[in-house]
Amino acid sequence: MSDKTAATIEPATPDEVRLRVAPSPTGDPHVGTAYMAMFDLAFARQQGGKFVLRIEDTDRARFQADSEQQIFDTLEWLGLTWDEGPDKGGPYAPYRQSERLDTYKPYVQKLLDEGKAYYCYCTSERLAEMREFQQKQKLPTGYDRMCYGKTREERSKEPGFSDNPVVRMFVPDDAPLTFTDLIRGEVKAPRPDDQVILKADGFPTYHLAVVVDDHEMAITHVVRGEEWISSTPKHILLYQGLGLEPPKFAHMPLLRDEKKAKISKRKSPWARLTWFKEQGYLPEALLNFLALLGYPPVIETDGSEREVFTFEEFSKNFEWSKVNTVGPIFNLDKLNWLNGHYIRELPTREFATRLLPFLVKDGVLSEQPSLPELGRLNLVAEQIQTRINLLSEATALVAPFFCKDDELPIADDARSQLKETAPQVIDAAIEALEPISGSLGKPDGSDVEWTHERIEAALREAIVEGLGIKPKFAFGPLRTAVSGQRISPPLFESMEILGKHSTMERLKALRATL
RNA sequence: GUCCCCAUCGUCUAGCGGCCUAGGACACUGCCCUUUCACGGCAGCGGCACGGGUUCGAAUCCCGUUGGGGAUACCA
Repeated sequence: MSDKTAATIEPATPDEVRLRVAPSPTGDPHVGTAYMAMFDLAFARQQGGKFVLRIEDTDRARFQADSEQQIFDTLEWLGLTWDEGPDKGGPYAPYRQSERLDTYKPYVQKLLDEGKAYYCYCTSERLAEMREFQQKQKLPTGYDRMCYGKTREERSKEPGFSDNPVVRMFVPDDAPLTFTDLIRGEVKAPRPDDQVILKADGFPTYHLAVVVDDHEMAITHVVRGEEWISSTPKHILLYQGLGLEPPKFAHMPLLRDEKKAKISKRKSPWARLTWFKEQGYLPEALLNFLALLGYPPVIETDGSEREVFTFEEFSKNFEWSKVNTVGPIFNLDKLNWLNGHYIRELPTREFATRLLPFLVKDGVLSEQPSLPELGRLNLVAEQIQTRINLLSEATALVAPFFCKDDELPIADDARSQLKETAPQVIDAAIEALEPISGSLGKPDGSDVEWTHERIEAALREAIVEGLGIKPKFAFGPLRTAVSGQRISPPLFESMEILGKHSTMERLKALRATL
């Protein structure tokens, strides 16, 4: 491909829809990248086309080596899998711009030869001064074409000369300033100035690289953020200058923070894709939430709306014209609710499995939990499934079940809420539970006495009815003793899971401190 | 400064000239359920930025104002 000359470049004639996401490896992957990728993929899948991942690493100053791997990991985590990319290869390899440097040369040469681009020797200092002057004079900013039509020799006699030229595109007076957007319809865009297309370091700028690569990779639909609207005329001009057919454009609204500004990694932690994984968000919940930002809910046949839907459903009915043009504010409340919703929908075993990495990280379980530990985790998981919105919230609720009885911490707020009847209540509980056998029963599971039903019945009889204490105060002290916390999973089920021995130990332990 | 994009409850949105005294979801408030916390159920709060047109009729179409955002780089 790199030996192709500009003269032989043919307009792409794709027989399938091809979309790409083209992030820059400049740090933690941005949530906007996932947002774009999701819409790309939805449309590509619907049309039976291809989804391509391309790495735009032409900015050598901001390049970060580990960023590319993070892009792979996070997109994969979200299930936004690509058909072609740097790691997978494909018919249009290579998929890193830094590896395509030779590709751009003939294109630049063609533009230069045809007078559609020219060398510019201006120093950045001169350009800065020029821009400042233009702003002060209330003029539109843009390159003043000082170098246009001059030879190196001629230009070198003027001030602000640099020996290391860049290449600028020449924007004719009749450059088209409108284009059709898949989402917005006819869009007007600003008149471009003579943009740099080849930098002094020999790397193309984004504007040249994106046009050349999208063409060479036969991209049919360019989906990108609204921030690119103002650059689109430059790109269209480049396509025209090169004699290429431009792709279709879809400019997505920008995700915004609570201050309505474009969401940035600097100001919002959740601009970082890895943050969601760390916090215990489910990828399916994040995807659903992202889809809801700027796209209507599913409309059922009876006309009602449904906001919870799968990526497949989203993809199946996707239409560009339905994408909202308003930049949505990224509001965590709804995502948290959605995440809780997805957690509750999970089969309990699956839920427990997803909990595992968080419990290991928080030191509740070891890297290699035993079979009994995993069995207990399943039982506990069932009890906490409606009680958390984030996987990371499980630790506090699960920890007491994997704690040695004599090491159970009693939280201050749990202890301080104990009433003066607490010793009496605990004594009664110990007495009522003692006769219930802690035996595991027969191998088939029958004849087990230590069940939450039996436990509840015995405790109610002894404390609520026997001592005439209201349930709220009757069970509070027991909860504190068993979990060490003011808030816990259901008490009787917790006792059942802990078993008789642990339950009794914990009751006695707290009683001893009163 | 210049140019471009956008404008329905606090937030995400439905609405594409009459079905709107504007519907849903999240959040918030209250009630019910209840051994705590949740889940679940019920109810409530809350919006068409403003001003002109067009029209028999405007949240919906047009213009202006205001407001917000973005672009103005040898960053993407």
